[in-house]
Amino acid sequence: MWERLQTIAVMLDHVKLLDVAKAAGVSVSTVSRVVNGDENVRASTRERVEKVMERLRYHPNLHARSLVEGSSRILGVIVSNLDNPFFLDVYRRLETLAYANGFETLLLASHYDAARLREGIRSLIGQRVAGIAAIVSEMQDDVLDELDGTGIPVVCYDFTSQRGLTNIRSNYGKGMRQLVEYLYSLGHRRMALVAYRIALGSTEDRRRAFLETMASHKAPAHVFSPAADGPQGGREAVAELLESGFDATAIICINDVTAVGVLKELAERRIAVPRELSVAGFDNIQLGQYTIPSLTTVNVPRDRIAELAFEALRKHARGDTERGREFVLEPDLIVRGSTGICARKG
Amino acid sequence: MWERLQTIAVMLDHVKLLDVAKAAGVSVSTVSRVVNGDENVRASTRERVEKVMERLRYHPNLHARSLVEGSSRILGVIVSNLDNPFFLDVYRRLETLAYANGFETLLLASHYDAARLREGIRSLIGQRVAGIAAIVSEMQDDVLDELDGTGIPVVCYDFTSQRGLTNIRSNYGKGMRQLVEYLYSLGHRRMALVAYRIALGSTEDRRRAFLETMASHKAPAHVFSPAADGPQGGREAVAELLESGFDATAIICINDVTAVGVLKELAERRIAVPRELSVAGFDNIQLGQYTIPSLTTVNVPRDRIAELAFEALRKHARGDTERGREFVLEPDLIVRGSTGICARKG
DNA sequence: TTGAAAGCGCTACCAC
DNA sequence: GTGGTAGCGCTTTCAA
Repeated sequence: MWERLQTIAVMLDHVKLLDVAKAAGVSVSTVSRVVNGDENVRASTRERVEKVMERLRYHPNLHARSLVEGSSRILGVIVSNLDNPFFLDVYRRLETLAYANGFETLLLASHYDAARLREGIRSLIGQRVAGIAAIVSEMQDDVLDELDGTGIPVVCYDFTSQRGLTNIRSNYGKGMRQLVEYLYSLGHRRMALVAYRIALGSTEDRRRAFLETMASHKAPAHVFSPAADGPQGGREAVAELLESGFDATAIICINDVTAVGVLKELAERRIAVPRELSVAGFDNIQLGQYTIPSLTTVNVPRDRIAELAFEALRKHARGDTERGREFVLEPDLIVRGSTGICARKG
Repeated sequence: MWERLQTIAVMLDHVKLLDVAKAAGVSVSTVSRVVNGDENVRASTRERVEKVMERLRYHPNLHARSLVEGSSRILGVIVSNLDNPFFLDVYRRLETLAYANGFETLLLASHYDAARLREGIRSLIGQRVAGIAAIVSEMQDDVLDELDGTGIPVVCYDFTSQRGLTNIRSNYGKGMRQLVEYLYSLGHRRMALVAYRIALGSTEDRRRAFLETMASHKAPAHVFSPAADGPQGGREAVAELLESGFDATAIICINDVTAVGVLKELAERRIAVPRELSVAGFDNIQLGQYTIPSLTTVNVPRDRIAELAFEALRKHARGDTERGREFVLEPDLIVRGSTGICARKG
């Protein structure tokens, strides 16, 4: 009867170390040793305890463990937007690296919202994560203030702050210049840039480089800013472009997902790419190999970003305090089928 | 001097309730009340405490809190594969719902690996999550054994077990039949199915329905199983198909991402879709609207899956124990431009 | 090789 | 309104 009640209690309330200890006739210390693979346990004892753990379906309470140990083996990753394969790719690589090194990963999406970003950071601090990788476009200095005295290693992407954090960034300007110069060399003189309406630090670089490079050639340039982002934005931008009377011979998209929409809209309007109009993207997402035609783009090395981020976090955690380092990644041009020689004259 | 040491200690070791209490000249109880928005605190006290919390950059230790409360406001979501937009879409919707209801979300990817799935489940149990949504193709009954006496609400996708868990599944067979019948009605008689080599429960349904429906029409059918999945698998399958001599007039892909590769390979080989060959996918991912031509597919209502999952978890958590319910979602055919009347005879 | 006991930081109950 | 204090389940000395 009593035993039965005990069983029920166990069923409801989670088995704990003490329950296992009692059932195995040892102390909690011993069970703890078994759980953590401590050598100093007699083989027979270990075996008995393991049996009981299995029978009782014991699962260590990770909160209790983390509370004692002061931190958890979890890496917090916070990204802006999971719709964009860019962020997803960085995360996936980070997850793989973390897993291979015995860490779990906690993914948060800020949805480009600074308030949610701050909330996310707070939560990660509250969970005493082993490190935070903030791969977001909307970082602000005051959000990082939160992290100040916490001792939690942090690495940012594309955000240079005063406080000397490790930062990884891509030389977007250079990538954009390469792309524009390449198109220029193909004879293109009038180009359009399609950029999502909401300005983010990282897209600003690209926009500026686009305009500057075009200006340096005294070539007419126009920026279209659809209200939507992603492929839908690309579609809208094409409509806008065609109505605008700006007779572009090449369209550069702020990212590849936008280019997908541009290609689609052009196909529907029976405008041949690249014969009548060249199209290029930015990021080099995998999908760019499968668009029709395949997409000329600028490669942003997302695996490398993840690897650098992970390494930086590990070093910080070990106390190899080389704070304030900045890693600059050089993008490179990927020429595929969506761009070609300009068929039209000046 | 001593104060300075204390400051340093605080900087390193994380500020806790007691630190705030001391600095504000109150007890931990009061600080706790402030943190948790308890009404019974004098306004002036509250303000003073809040000031100190801010100054000291206090962040509650969530592990300690969860330890006391017995569980965390975190929903564990475990999916097979983040490469596949299907899973990502379900997760995204789940995350949105969770967030709107004051939950955080913990995402785990099993990578189609049963061992990793089990590990993931263990970790979620260890973290005493408020619920688990297992949206995986590789679930096994013994993995769920782990969850047995834990009292953690669980919901599965596409996995009917003996133990009477809530399960959500899509009537894939019906969707596939609809698709095949539709193509048949267009005059197609010889069809190919492209399915990733590794059989999963959910793809098995589709394969079977494809073969059965074709058989019922006494129509020649062939299944191609590339070694790769995703778009690359689609490309490989087309090559295999063309070499095989099986003269299909329509290709059905096990999912939309595969179809993307099929469309690409056909475009490169100058085979017109749908004039020469019809192509269809399965899932209705967003990208299907942007392929060229846009993709005929079967809609699997991923938002609905997420919503049902979330609701089920909430009900379980509240003890509205309607265990063992199974929700069956009906897919529907989405006809777009990649399929058309069969131009070839017999 | 094993056990006892002191916390980890927090919540919640009970006093005042 | 506020403070004291007993745990939550675990790790980790220190003794035995």
